[in-house]
Amino acid sequence: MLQQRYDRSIEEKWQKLWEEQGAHHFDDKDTVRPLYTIDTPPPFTSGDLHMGHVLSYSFIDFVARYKRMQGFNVFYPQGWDTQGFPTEVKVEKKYGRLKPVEFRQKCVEWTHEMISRMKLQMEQMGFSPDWRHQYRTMDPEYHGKVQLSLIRMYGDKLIYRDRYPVYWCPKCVSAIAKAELDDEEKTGTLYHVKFSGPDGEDLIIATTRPELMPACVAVLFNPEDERYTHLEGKMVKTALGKEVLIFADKEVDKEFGSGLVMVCTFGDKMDVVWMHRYKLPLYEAIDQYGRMKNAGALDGLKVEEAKKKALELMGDKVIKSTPLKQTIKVHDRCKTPVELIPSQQWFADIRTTGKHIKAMAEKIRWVPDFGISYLIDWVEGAEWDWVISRQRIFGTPLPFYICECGATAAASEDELPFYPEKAKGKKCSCGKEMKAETSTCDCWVDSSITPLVIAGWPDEKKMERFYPASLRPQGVEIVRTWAFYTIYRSGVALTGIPPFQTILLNGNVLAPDGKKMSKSLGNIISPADLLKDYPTDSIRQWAALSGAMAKDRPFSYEDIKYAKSFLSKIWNAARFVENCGKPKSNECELNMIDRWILGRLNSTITDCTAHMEAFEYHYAMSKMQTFFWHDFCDNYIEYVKHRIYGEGPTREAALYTLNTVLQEFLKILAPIAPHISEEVYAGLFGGSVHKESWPEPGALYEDDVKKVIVLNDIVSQIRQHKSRNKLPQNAELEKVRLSLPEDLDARLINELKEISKVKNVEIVKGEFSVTAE
RNA sequence: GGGCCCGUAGUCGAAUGGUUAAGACGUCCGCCUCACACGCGGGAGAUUCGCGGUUCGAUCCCGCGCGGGCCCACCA
Repeated sequence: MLQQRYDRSIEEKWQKLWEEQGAHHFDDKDTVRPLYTIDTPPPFTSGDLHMGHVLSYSFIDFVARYKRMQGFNVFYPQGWDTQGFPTEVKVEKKYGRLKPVEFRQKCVEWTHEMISRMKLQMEQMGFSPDWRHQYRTMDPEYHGKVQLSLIRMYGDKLIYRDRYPVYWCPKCVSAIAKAELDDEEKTGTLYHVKFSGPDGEDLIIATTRPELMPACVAVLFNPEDERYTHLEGKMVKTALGKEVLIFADKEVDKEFGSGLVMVCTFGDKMDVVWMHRYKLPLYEAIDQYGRMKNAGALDGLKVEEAKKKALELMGDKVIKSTPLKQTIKVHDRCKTPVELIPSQQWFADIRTTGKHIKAMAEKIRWVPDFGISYLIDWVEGAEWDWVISRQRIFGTPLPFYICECGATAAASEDELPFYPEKAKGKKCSCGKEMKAETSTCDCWVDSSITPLVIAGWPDEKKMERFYPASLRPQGVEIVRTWAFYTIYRSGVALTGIPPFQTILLNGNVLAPDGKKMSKSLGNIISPADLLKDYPTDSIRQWAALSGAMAKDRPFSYEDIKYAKSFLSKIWNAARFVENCGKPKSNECELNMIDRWILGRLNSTITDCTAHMEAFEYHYAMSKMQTFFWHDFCDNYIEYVKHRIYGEGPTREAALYTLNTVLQEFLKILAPIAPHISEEVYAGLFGGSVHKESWPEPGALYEDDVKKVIVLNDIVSQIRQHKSRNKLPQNAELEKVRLSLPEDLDARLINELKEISKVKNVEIVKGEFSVTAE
């Protein structure tokens, strides 16, 4: 017997049982069923699942459960993206500064704790990965694979070491990541400085950083700026007398200042772009303590002092200064303005491989199809190679050696996983002992080989079976990173085969007000809070209703409330069917109304199958809701009550139909609402609904469907009449006169009498109308 | 500034080159009808953002404009 109400205790019961039974285990030995592999996104191990996770992992779970019912052997692993700056911050806050090895150990401990918290939350959502197949990017085994991939790419000359500007905090004397930057609005000063042109004419340059004058390596103007086009390719003199080239670049703003820009290597990010674009000489002017160098008289001065001194030195060449609102980047913790300073970093070549990445992306099925445009734009706009090194501690060590002479070498494969403190060492060709690199990898280096890692790379036999993955589900906002880097590394660089066949893009969950959820706005909705009021299956339905398109959607309490009432509806309908009992045999004579609902069931199955195949959960869910709630509950169940309460063969047919519709419906509902469907299925029909095959639609009974739709209209009119006359719906009517354009099947007239409690029905030919007395 | 997405009752959202433009939430009226009041039945509520164009006919296709969102870049 089903209990009175559906609640979370039922869901918890099944979650526990599934876990105990290993219900979602991948069957490694089964080579008969076709394989379906999912390259699940490894969430960053923050410890908390947010609504974005719930949305995207729900989609993944719908796919997995659907494919299992479709007869696939589904390989659904779960990874964890563990290494990152936020963890370092938290661990440092808790333990203070520690030696690297110890610090890393604490980060690992911390992360394990976060993983167990997140795993619990994922289980509460009813997600069904095979928990025996987990990977963590911080595991030595994972490190080894990342490092092997880098060694191979280094061997193919796709990875190299070069000078590169990094954001640097002079106060903390440390490189900092982009994520650690804050923007600060500030009113600075724009200085207008006289340079001299090739013929000695005055050229006015506007700059906020006069102290970088010694580092000026070029002057640029817009190619459409007729004031300057005659200067193209000539030499000009800076205010401090240095000779530099002047030429055109389309990104110069004609309207700003005088339309001339001085390029100093490392003045700001745009300077770096220009430096790369035109291979301008690199000129270092600021050291790691924020003091000037290679700047003549300014040497040794701090930036602010140097600015004063420089202005002094240029004297009357500074013709005016105007206030300027600017946004400067500061280190988030100490609020010190950051500098870009050059340092040795590791790069992966994405410029010469860009066209291959694009070509490979085109071989993948993108859902929705416009998703690929994010990747193409990115490839086409790439300014310079991917900087893969970070000066962090909790990260995968780069498996390389460097020599004082500037030479580099890869670690050998037999010393993987490679850790600098345990490195075997290497002799350089110059004779000196090389040092192990201590930098770590950008986290995208770790996550861009997930399809390889789940496929058992580099084991060729496993790769043959598991690579490429069938599906890569991910957020649309990380096409430029995760999808791009994965296609590049796993695909172009390491295997030559696209890493997945289909990529499914989901959008983000916004707050109900349409804004981004954020702590500062206080509009965050957490899955844990929702679980207090809503069963898991209603949260999953909300996800389904939010659509699979790469589209952001506000969180909707309306949807989730509706989903919750739908669960009650299913539950109560199931209790009704349970009370009615089962037919004595499946051989029974169906009437038109039975065939109508069976036909509707079958077309719903057909539609839902197509929608599930196309990842259109929104459509699948609404079709199910309309069919079950309105056709089955509001109409069919009401129509057959008189038969159920009576006796005879017509009762048998109704029982057969009620049970069949419910049973088949539970199957199509199962991927989205796995708990309620399991409970009802087990209780009424026995066995697990998740082990059933996805239903094949039977006959559509189109003729009967058409005829019964007329009946529906008539019933509705009679309900209206009762409603208008303030009668209860079960009130008896003496007589109803129907005016119909076509004859009504005699069998339906009798049904109508029972359904609407009408004693006499009179039919006349004419336009559709219903009059009751 | 570049790319992409979007604009439909109070709100969220389907659909369609052709009768009356789904559905949900909210609202209003009625009904405790033996699965469900967490429910049932019914009603009201839309110039389909604006302006042009293509067409016999546009909410849909095209152009422009206005408004919103996402990603990226920039602020010398």
